[in-house]
Amino acid sequence: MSQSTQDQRKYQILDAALEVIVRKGYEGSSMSDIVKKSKLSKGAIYWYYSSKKEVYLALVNHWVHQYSPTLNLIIEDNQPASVQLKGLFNFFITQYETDPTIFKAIAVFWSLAGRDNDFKEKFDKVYSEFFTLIEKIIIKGVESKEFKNIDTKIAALSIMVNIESAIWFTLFENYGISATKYMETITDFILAGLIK
Amino acid sequence: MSQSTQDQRKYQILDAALEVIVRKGYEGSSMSDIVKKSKLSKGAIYWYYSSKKEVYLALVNHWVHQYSPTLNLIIEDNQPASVQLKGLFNFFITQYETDPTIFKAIAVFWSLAGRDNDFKEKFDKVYSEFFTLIEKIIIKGVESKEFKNIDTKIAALSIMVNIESAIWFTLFENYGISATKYMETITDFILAGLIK
DNA sequence: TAAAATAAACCGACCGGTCGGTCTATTTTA
DNA sequence: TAAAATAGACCGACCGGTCGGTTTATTTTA
Repeated sequence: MSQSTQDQRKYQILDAALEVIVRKGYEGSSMSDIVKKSKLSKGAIYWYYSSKKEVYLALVNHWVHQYSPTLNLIIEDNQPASVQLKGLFNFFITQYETDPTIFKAIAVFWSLAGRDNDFKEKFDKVYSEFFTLIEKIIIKGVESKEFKNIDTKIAALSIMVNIESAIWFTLFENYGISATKYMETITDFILAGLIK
Repeated sequence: MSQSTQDQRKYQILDAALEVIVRKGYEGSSMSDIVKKSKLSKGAIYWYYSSKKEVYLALVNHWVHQYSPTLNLIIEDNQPASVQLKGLFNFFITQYETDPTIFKAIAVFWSLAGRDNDFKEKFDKVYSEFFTLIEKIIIKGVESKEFKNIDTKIAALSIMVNIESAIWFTLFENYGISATKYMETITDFILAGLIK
């Protein structure tokens, strides 16, 4: 079997795993659930992954790899820091509108990271990269005098938190606020606080 | 057995349940875990609660009841809205410093609410009350001309999100930012954006 | 001593993971 | 080049063990 066909099988498994973990949680979901969703057999899944945990750990990478090209594009184009930040927010707003599933999954992995070290380490890596990316943009903005002379770490974390807050809307759509409008307003608010 | 002794037994069970759910998650934890931690028997726990789910649902109320007196105190004293908001933030910063366990539990319930309707409803109620409380403060601030004429719902949600962001620090203490310093800075930042 | 509370033995359902075996495609043999 | 051998991909029945919940027996309380 060719490499790409193998990859496709893996995607088939991971796509199923994503749906399953969102609907049933980590311990609450079984390999049989993934088997059913993926339309493969138990044997097939254990052929590609050695354990339930390995499937879900791979799922974290899976979605990070889906994001990183776009994120890198945002940094690499040579626009003002504020435009880049806005691009970042827009990307996640669009992502949320297209398919909020991943945000739901993040909530699951989140609570998982709190009690399982393997997941914590994986998450740590993913978020520290994301954090560094945001901080880079901010440092650039400060150096070019576009931004005020703020604490870049705190600003970066704050932006990360507010992006992640889209998770809220996967649960509560009913506070009379639309997710998109909220995110847009928050973006402007944060930028207003940053820009000189 | 007297009412208060019964209550104490319930607390004993819920305190154990809190520790257990944080360490093992919802489906990942068993009644036997709670039995062990609480130093009671299975029979005793099923005497007070009819199911595992009911124990954990009660746990949500348990912690809300611990918070609400303080929160009500904050609103009832007749201080400027900005002082009240600051009091709110301080309360949660102190809470986090004293014992971040509850923030970890919130992450678990969070992901649970995404897939279980009973937990979603419970959470919905809790958060909409909290949300209303914050919005009330903001409306007051707007009416007294202390705050700018902003969208009170968006502002309230934003404050709620930023309070909850303390959850981050239960996972990642290592971005070179102290939780307290971060929360204090964010408070000032938000207030600066609100105040005229 | 009746009712309330606790303890512990127990049950059927289900779980993660294993394993013997099948099917198909490619490679080796004669 | 036809037959035999090998290897990779895949299947699903099955196993040991755990789980949530029930039942039954015992102790404590009032």
